[in-house]
Amino acid sequence: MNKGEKTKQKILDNALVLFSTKGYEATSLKDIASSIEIKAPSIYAHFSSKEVLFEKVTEYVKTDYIEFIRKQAVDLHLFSSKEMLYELLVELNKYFYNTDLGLFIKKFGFVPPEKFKVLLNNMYAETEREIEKLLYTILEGDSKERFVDKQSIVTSFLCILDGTLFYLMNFPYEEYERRLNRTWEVFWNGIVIK
Amino acid sequence: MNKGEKTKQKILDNALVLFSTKGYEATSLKDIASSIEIKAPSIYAHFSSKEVLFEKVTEYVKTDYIEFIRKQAVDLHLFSSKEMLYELLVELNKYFYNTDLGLFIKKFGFVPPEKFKVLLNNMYAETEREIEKLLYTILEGDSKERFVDKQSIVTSFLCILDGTLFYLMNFPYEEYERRLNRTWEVFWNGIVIK
DNA sequence: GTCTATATAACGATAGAC
DNA sequence: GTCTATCGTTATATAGAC
Repeated sequence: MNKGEKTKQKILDNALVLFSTKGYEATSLKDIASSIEIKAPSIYAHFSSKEVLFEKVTEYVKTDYIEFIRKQAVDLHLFSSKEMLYELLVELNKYFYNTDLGLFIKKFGFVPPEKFKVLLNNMYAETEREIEKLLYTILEGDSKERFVDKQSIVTSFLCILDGTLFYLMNFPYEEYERRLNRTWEVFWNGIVIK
Repeated sequence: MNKGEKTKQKILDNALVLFSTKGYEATSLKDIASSIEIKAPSIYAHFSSKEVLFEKVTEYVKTDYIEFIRKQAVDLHLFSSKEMLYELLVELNKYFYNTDLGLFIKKFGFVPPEKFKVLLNNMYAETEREIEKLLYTILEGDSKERFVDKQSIVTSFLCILDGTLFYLMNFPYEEYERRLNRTWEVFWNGIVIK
């Protein structure tokens, strides 16, 4: 990676963080530029406008997130379906907690600015499909448990993922963990047929 | 209500809608003013700054939402606990779907701008407490069903409320309904002890 | 590829007439 | 209480030197 590409990547990284914390409108190109110690007009050597920059950040985030989900399919194959579902929920939450990219998805994926609504809804839909595929694999690999229909499991899993993410972002970690585990128990209890 | 108060209320109403759809930064005082056919500086006769205006809108929304939740306690007392929980979930979703105030909570309650984070988190916490009280009343009024512990029910109810709200805002109504019902079934199945 | 200088527009907010 | 005129600031974006 040469110097130009390095700068471009630094712009993407810092734009990601600033957009996520301050919001799109509240983040100026000067904010982004000064965070990597260049001047605002230099950004235009790499991106043709602020809008395009935001779109490129979105692409970057989507690629990374989908890659992460696919990686889970490999990492999780050793456990029982119960353990796998729980681990998947926790790992997804961790991804959102630990990475700047998670913060971006949390901020813009759920309540997108009007300007980028189509773009961001497409991103969400794609990641949802990836998680759905992964859930199907987990559920089909289990012959011990009897489950309610798969569609209900996928839908409610995605639903509690959104809910726990909200807890993760807005409560101290301990409170989040308590809430995650309570919600998980109701979910697991709700999807198995006894 | 005299003319001055009427204008003040119109500013609040229109600011609510514009903030919710465009976001705080992307909404200018001129946008708000021209939507009620006055000029931007006239707003300062009613509110001392844009920040204060946003805070007043937040207060207005909180008051209305909490009143709505309390009203549910009266409206819902005729059904079984299963019907009441389901109706409550649906009614809360409807509130968010049908009113401008719901859009505001959806936009700013879940991912607040840094500037108003404390204010909005307090609003969320207060509404959460109200829903919790209501859930306790519903669950304690039932002697037929056996439930898992109440805390788990409250937490997972709030969790799926957040999740279904996301579905409501980002999918066509029919898809939302399908997802709501699937999630509800897993939830109910998960909180009763068979 | 980064800089300085600048164009152009919009913002929040104030002053003062009516 | 609403207006016009305006201040001071900041934004995105461009031009052109190096």
